[in-house]
This record gives sequence, C-alpha cells and structure tokens, in this order.
Amino acid sequence: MDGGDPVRPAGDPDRELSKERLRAWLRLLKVTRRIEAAIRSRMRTEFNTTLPRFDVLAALDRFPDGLRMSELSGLLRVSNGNVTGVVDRLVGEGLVERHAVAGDRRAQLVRLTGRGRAAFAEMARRHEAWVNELMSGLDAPTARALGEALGRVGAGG
Amino acid sequence: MDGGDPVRPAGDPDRELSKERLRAWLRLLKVTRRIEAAIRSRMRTEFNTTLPRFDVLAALDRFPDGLRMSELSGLLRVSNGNVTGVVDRLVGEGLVERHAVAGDRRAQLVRLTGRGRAAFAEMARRHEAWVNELMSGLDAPTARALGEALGRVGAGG
DNA sequence: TCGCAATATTTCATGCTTGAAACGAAATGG
DNA sequence: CCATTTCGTTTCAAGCATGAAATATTGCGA
Repeated sequence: MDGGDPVRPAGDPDRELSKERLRAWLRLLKVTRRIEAAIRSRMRTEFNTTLPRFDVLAALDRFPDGLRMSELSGLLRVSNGNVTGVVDRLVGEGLVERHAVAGDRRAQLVRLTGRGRAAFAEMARRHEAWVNELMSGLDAPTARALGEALGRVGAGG
Repeated sequence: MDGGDPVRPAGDPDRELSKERLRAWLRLLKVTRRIEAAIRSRMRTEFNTTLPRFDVLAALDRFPDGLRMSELSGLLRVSNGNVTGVVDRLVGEGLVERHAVAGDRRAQLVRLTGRGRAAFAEMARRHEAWVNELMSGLDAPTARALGEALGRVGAGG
C-alpha cells in the first residue's frame, strides 16, 4: 500500500517527537545541573552556606510576617521533614527564629531575624550576579524564548 | 542632562537583562526540579531504584567495554566518592560488576552484567515514555527552540 | 463529652552528594 | 634505586532529600 518501511517507518511522527522531547529533557537536565553546581559551590566558598538554606531564606524574605513549616515546605516543594532540618540549622546560625502561633499549639511560625534579613540581602545580590554571569550566553530575546518554552513544558506537566 | 530618573533609571539595559536572566534561571530550576521529582518517584515505585543508579546504568550501557570509576564520575559530573557508593549498590543488586584492569592494580573496570543490560533496557523504555508525557506540552518546534536556547546557555557558561 | 479523623510537625532509616583525607599503586627524577 | 609526586579509588563526616512512622493537637460528629 502506501505504507512505510517497517524497519524505519518513514518518520513516525510520534516516535520522533518523543525522541526530540527526550533530547530536550537531557539537555535541560545537563544545563540546570551545571549551573546549580556552580551556584552551590560559590555559596559554600563565599558564604559558607548551601542552596537549600538560601532557598529557605528567600522564601522567608518574601513573607515578612513569617511562614508555617508546612507553608514553607509547600512553597519550596520539598518534604516537611526536610525543612525541619534546614530550619534547625538556620536557627542555630541566628538567621531565623521560630514563634508559637496563637490559637494552634501544633504550628510554628518561622521568620527571618534582622541578621537573617541582612545576610540574605547580601547573598541575593551576589546570587543574581552569578546567574547573570553563568547565563551570559543568553541575550534578551533568547531569554524570553526560553521562558516561553519552559512555560509550555510547565503547562504540559 | 538626558539622564534618566536615578531611582529607576529609564530601563538600564544591563540591569534589566540581568533580571531577565534571573527569571529565566528560576523558571528553569523550577521546571527541571518538578520533572526530575516525577521521574525519581516513578523510578522508585515502578522499579524500586533511583535516578543516580539509572544514570550509572545509562553511562555503562553506552560503553559495553566498561568504564573506570574515574571515567564514570567524569561522564556523570559527580564526585569520585559518590560513584563508589552507587556502584557498590548496583553490584549488590547484580546489575553491574567490577573487574581488575590488567597492568594497573589501582584501577577498576565497571561493566553491566547481562541482567543489568536487560534491566536498563526496560527502564530506558519507560523513562522515555515518562519524559514524553511530562513534556507533552512541548511541540516539535518549541522543543527545538528550547534546545537552541539551552545551547546558548551552555556556551555562555 | 467522648471517640476519632484530620492536621502540623518531628523523628527516623535510607540513600545521594560533596570535599577532604587516607591509601596503595604507579611513574618520575635524581 | 629510592624519594617524591601523581594517580585511582575508597573512606569519612556533614548535610540534603525522601517517605513513612510517631507525636501532639485540633476539630468534628454522635
């Protein structure tokens, strides 16, 4: 009939699209890991801290009234138990404090301390500079194209 | 004299580009983490294994003659000590084996076993299907645009 | 009000990850 | 040859991450 070669069906579009998506994913993973590793390493050498701690500080900086543990883990998309440990260490460093919540003795409200807010501001400044450098290959239109494409991936998940 | 407002200098292009890159990076990180978490979870429930182990199997599958520990950690871009542990567990599962290298008693050659090769083939098949599903929002041209943008980021790092 | 499900958080076991230190083996330079 | 350096790998301590179990508290329905 009009059928293709059974060994390599002339460009089966589903299969090709799948391969294309796989390639895109592998590249996405590679680039993300490389940049993440660079940021992680600089966080360690310049601030003696870690990316997870920075993420927690960033979340708390956006919510000056504080966040509950579960709100924090929800925002960061990590497990509850995870946040417990990271917050413990930040409290130990004096960057964050826990408060009781009036009316619910189960919950904890977590907030930045003054030192925590100042430390985060400095880290955020450097962090932006690192990202700017690490992504220096990206001009404005390409950055927007990337955002667009990622938006579609996000919608598709 | 023709200068802009000192509070918000009318569109300082460097600063705006930096912000744009930061936004792109945060989005990149978010999307990547979400997909990675989904794959990780499915690896666990469907195959009772982990992404790092899958990565090692994938590398070994591409090199049927085997790889040294240091070649493996170089390919995967992780530390030596890391690979030691992951390979230990894969050996324990019978998916991988270590061989001595003739002429260098320091080195180890790591290879897939028959079972390892078969197990990986099955996992890889499912893995591609998951990625295809998780990135279903991405049509072919957008996938290519994404690859293009990521290539530039890669070149810029 | 009593029992019980739902909620907020911590604890735990397991595994990944890193960077540094330890170690044996190989290579190299007097 | 022998000392020193380099190399390949493992070991180690610390921290991140997960999912499951434990704990405590709240709230709801009979």
